[in-house]
Amino acid sequence: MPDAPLSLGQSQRKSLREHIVDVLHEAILCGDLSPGQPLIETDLAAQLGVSRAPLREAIQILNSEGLVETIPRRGTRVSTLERKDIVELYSLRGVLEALAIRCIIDQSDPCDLRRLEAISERMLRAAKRGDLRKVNELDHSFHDTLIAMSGHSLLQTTWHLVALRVRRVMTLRNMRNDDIRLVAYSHLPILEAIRDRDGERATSAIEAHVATGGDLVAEDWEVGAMPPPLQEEKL
Amino acid sequence: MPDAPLSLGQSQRKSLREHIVDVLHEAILCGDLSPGQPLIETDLAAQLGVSRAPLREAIQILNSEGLVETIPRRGTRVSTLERKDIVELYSLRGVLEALAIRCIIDQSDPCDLRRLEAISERMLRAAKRGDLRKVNELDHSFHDTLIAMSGHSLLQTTWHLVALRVRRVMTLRNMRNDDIRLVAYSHLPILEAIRDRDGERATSAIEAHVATGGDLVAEDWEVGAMPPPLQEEKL
DNA sequence: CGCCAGTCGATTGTCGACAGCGAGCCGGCA
DNA sequence: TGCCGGCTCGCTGTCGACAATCGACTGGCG
Repeated sequence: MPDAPLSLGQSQRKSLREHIVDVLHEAILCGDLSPGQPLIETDLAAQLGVSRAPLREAIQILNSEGLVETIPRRGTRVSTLERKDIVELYSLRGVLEALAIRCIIDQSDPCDLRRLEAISERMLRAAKRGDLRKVNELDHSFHDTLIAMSGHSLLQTTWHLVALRVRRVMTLRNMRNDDIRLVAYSHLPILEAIRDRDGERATSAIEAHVATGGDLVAEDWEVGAMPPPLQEEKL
Repeated sequence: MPDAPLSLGQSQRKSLREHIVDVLHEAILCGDLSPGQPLIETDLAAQLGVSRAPLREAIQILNSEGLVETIPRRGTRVSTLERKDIVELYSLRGVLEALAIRCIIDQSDPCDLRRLEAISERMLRAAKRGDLRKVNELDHSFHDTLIAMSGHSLLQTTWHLVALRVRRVMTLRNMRNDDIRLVAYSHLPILEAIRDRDGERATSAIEAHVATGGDLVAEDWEVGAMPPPLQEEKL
């Protein structure tokens, strides 16, 4: 048995369902649950020390988020990530962030870029000392903050789906060290363009940034060809 | 008994959960369940003749789709639609469809526009005879088809969230008769631009089309301020 | 020797029941 | 009279058990 050490650190205010969602998020994003791995409700519930009812509700959520795939009456498995998915992910990400930037620029009040600038600076420092983990974390913060600053709540909802996948991709790939410098530095033109309220330039900057990241990832993506030992379903 | 006409037309191959999702979709999109209306699990389950387990799973899905909102330990209600939501919806819709069109144009094989053209033609005819319902239906088909033709599966997933909201908005608004002609005709430039593989023009065309629709809707949107406690059906 | 049918185990789908939180009501007290 | 506290009840959150279904295994038959 693969026997993943999944456990529920309990805090009273969250429902079990929410806890389970958190735990499964963590497990899938960190790779503790690998792509294609089947989720057996009975086993999982036992491991987590809960009944199947809240677990199944959590699985519905994960399903809506696209992190797992369910075949009716057959079971649920962690969704796989093919090269095509990476390309799609980054293309969608590009237009979403571009929209966010346009929203930010269009805001009447001069937007407060200090948070973004602070994140960017810390990211540069982390990149210089080769702290890959920190760069990734700050990278996520940067883009999450960007989306949040747009004030576009539906965009934020949609971004959630994308961010989950991006995080997954990030942990599944191996990044070279010169890559992270490239990534860290490529945030600067974005900031600058927003500061100048130049929508055209900001959009190209974010698209370029995302495309760069996407290419870096898709470049050596072979892990995606995880053994899909279960056959395709008929309808 | 309040006797809401929610019922499960049963077909063996779908799970109860899926049926419930369908029924609730229908009810919310058609306005049978109005914005702000609370969903009492016990009552709903009784009305549908099912237990609360699959109902709760269905509610998780509706929640992920943003059609209902749940406050922990307090309950679930049909989500409301403010004017801000409309604006956000149509801005997101614009960039998603623009992305779809770019994907279609970038496809190596000359894409088959006949389906779109057929839909567009039927829509024009329906508009001329003032068949509002048919125009709406064909309008949805047009845009769904557009997204599907992009071959971008993540975009399709994301579109689902948007399409649900668009459908909701459509049934909640009253459209004037000259509006539908405007809508029907504004599909033509899009088709033409795709045919010419002119990404720039196609993008502006779809953005303009969506913006037009969004403006028409947002224009006289006061319904959004639905009185929350409209129905108090206590048993 | 290979194919088809029957059976069995594993896993999902569904149900009814219980526990516990939260809101509103009622009564006591200042 | 107005505020505070306990009580009650409706509703959600959770559980364990049962039913239904699918895949694999096995054994018989052509």
